[in-house]
Amino acid sequence: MAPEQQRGGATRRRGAALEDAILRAAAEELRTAGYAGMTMDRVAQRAGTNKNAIYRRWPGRAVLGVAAYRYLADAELQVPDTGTLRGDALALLRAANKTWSSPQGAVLRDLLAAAADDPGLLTLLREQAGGSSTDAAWLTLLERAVARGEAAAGVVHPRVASVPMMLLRGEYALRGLPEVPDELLSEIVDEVFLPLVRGRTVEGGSTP
Amino acid sequence: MAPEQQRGGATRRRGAALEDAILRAAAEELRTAGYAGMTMDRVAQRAGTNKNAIYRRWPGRAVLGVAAYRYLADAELQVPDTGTLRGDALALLRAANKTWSSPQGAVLRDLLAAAADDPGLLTLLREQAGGSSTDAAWLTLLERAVARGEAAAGVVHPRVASVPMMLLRGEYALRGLPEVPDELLSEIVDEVFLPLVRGRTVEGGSTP
DNA sequence: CCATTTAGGGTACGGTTCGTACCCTAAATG
DNA sequence: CATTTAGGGTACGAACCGTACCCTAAATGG
Repeated sequence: MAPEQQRGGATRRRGAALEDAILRAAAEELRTAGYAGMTMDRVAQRAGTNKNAIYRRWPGRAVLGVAAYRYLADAELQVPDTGTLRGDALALLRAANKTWSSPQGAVLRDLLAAAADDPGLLTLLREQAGGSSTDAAWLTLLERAVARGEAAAGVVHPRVASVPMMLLRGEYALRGLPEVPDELLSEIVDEVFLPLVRGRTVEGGSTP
Repeated sequence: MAPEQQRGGATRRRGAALEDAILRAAAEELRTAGYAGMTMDRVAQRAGTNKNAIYRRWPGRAVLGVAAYRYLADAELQVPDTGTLRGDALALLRAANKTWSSPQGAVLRDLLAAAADDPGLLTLLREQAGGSSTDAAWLTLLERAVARGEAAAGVVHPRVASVPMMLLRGEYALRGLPEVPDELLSEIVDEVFLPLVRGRTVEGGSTP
């Protein structure tokens, strides 16, 4: 199927071209066989090269996995705008849930598990897998709510912004992989997120 | 060091005695070498037996790891009673943080990572590693606060009760293993948990 | 008290996979 | 055109999991 498999002894690739081929092959393995199936030998074979070329660029399987994941997941996260804080929050949670429950999400979770012991790898994964862009989305969501007068200024706080995603992620970690039902998302919003915003409104946790 | 290593050809253990020796050996390996170092061969050797006896009882390494973890962590979680909701919450979070940041916590996180793909194993781990007792502790904590008049009845809700631990756990998952600073714990309590309780107080999230 | 069944112990093996080493040659470099 | 650099092919060592086989100690029961 993929023409990379047997690139009949044409020319010999070098540098960036080869690196690209390796990343592409690794990403394809991730997509079809998951992280567990992303063997170094298979990646080398699919890329039409050998492990030498791989180990010359990445120190090990896990790092290559993280690098290849970027090839797979370069989706741009766009902040929804439904007009209400509740609608925005729910939309953002649904988008996250969709990603996490997809095969791609399974790969991400496997990578996260593999990097559990390695802080360096963990930050690398977080940087490349758009962890910070998610936080930013929630913050702008809160800012909009403040601008509409739906919430007090004090709610625009990173810790508050991270709560819904943390709960969703925790649900995935605690349960198996299947998928989180939609009712749970609204429960997070209605039972936790909105009361939290409300509570911070009461006597203002505003920071100067 | 450990006398289990060479139990000079005395008698041959059977049944419960042998099972106990295996679990003890596995727990010791977990403690000294972590989950990654808990090799089946090493466990067998330390227990003074062979892999046959192990595989006759547990289907694989992961399940043995979970079973052995119980040997390591049979700490009884006691609910603190400081007189205020804030004090109780902080105490409970500190206890959890202490556990999670210990070597034992590292093992637990490794096991959790290893079981990320296996829902059955995950529930097994959750049941044995006192996941539910933690939830219960937070609920009683909330009930006490209600009894003292510190909060409205509606706050006694599983989802609310799980929030602080979820956030702490998320912090561990997101960052590396080092340890979570104490300021973060009070931030979770002051910026999220207490406002959340307050917010639910406002117009009652009481469920019929 | 002896014969039979059950379960441990010793050992070896097949199968994977990671990571490394060596040698040869195509491509870049001057 | 000579030299350096980096790819390609291949084989290998090491570690581990899980399984198979055979022998024997311990339980079991007539």
